[in-house]
Amino acid sequence: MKNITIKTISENTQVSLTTVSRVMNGVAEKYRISAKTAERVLKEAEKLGYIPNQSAINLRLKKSFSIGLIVPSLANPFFSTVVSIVNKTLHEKGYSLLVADSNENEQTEIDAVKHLVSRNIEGIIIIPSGRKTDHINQLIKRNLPVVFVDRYFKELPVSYVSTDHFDGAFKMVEYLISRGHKHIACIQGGRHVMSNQERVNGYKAAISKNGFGYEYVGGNSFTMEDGYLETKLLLQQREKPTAIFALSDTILLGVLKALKEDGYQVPDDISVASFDNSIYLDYLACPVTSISQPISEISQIAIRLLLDKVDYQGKDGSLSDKQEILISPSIIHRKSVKDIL
Amino acid sequence: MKNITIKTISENTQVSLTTVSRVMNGVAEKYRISAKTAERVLKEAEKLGYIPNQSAINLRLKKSFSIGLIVPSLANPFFSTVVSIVNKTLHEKGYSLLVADSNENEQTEIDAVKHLVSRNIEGIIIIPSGRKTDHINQLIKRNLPVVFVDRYFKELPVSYVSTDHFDGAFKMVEYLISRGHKHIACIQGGRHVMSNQERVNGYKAAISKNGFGYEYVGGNSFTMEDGYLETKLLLQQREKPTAIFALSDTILLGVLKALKEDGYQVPDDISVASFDNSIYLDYLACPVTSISQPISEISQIAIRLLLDKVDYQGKDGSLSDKQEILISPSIIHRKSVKDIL
DNA sequence: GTGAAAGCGCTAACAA
DNA sequence: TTGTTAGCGCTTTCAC
Repeated sequence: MKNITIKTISENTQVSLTTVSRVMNGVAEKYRISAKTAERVLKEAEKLGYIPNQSAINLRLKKSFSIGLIVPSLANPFFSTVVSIVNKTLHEKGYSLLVADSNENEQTEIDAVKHLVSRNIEGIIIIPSGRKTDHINQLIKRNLPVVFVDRYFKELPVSYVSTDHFDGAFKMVEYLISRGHKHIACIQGGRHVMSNQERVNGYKAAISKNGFGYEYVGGNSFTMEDGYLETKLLLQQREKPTAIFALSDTILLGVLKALKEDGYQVPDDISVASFDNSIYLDYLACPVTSISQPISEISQIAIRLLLDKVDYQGKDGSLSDKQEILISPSIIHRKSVKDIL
Repeated sequence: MKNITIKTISENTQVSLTTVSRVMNGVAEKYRISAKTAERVLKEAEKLGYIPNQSAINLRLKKSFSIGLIVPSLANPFFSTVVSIVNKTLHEKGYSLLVADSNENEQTEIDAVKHLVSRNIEGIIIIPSGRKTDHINQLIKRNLPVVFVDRYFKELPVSYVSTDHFDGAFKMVEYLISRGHKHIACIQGGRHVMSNQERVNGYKAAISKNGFGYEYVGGNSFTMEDGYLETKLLLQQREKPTAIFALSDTILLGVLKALKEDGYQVPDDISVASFDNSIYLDYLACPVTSISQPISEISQIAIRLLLDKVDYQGKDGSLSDKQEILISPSIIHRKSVKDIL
């Protein structure tokens, strides 16, 4: 079976390629193509089930009307929510989305960037996984609009939108302290991950501001398994915490599992708090107090910033100014923090 | 800034386009291109940061090495898990994935199909949202390999892989009955959704097999909101159920919320069961007994089936046989079902 | 109102 | 061992 192209339509209708193209692009009027001709073309296209070949269009126009998005893990509900929102928002604006999963791996991310660039994307949103920036610099050199979301590199000339991770963690620890907790442990995610580091810094800053001696940071991955293992480890320590701060909800589930196994009741035996505010926190054995990330706002702003650049770029070839947007998250209070004043 | 193409490299190195192309494709040896030439080309490509233009390659080769995947909602953890697994598996096999979110809407799905086809995908995995099959038939006519996952149309000549929804629901209701429940209500998802209908049928079959008079099916969307509303409604009924079967975990969360608000304890006042077995079920106030969907197996088999077709198709232009694969899910027992014998 | 022809970046048949 | 050239499907300039 031969491919159906505008040539097929052209032959079947005895109308030139140019005219078919114009009709299909809805600019028939502009070129004052007779209604009769237009009609004939449209009918034939319909009959044949013609679908334009995007590759050809991209090649010709050097435009693909698509945006790339690189997330560290599609399996993580936080990121898949980002994907969902970005996809929907872009779709409304007539762009399509190419998603890539970097699997929290720098090299995979670098490959993903290449892959997306080779597909002629107009811009790219990245939640970076590592510390390398060479591939980002390549993008800048290519004049390809980039925006970071959730994680970022302050030193690069690249706009970013993110939860203020430091502030979120800081607030939570201050809150814990205000409830009388002096021994607060924290289970972190990937140590090299920027958002994680900021949260840990926020944790430490609050501890030290209040002049406490106890500080404990365990863990190294945003997974349930790691949360579980690290909590088991933590519970072996001589000096036990009165509260555990899980730096993500995935970690939290592991923490809860370990606590349950070892017979700890939340919040009676130990208090718990988390970062992410997933929808199911309300329904847990003990509903967990958590930092709510403004995920939808962040995603929307990122797109706004990116598309601004995409449009602006057309005009004079340079990028618009770097924007640094940090959104302060708030605490959603539930029942997992015990008052021990 | 001009685009970097093989032509740029060709000019800079005084080597023909063909040779550059061959070197870049790693077939230098086959054409016995001198190591010196190859080296020079490679170096220049590296220096320039050359990235091949996929649109041009697609156009030329009529191959894109990419597969489309249409899911009803990226925001639903079940589907985003499918995306995650499919993405990873395809990536390993050298294919890239184009994801589309149909938003549980038939027309959006039809648009998505067009969109994917226009991007020259080699095959497509669909979790269909509606009952229309015209767009699917178009795909068949185009000889484009299609596989259904999770939901399917028995009457179409299209392979499918899915949880045996009927069997899953049937098993669960039989189990509930075996624990002494005679009044079992069910909150369903989208009524027009095939997987949902199968589950409802399974529910009804088990009820009628046991000759009970009570049957209640409420709801019409796989969302927490709907689960919540429908449970509120259900609790208004004169005849109260002793057990509620939520046909998805999203629905379940709504059910639990309503139950909690109205002061019902699970499982003491009322038993609960669900479909999906999400990771967090273990940590709920009362861990919920649920049907575990073999999501990873399903995804992998689907890819296997699809790629078989993709390869096979090259050989003689027709599709390989239709496969109908239903996997029986199992019950994961937790504590939400009370024995009322 | 319509059409011819060039060219986007790439590959491959054919030539040398 | 390397190069010439046609052509994938489309848009657009220029021409009539």
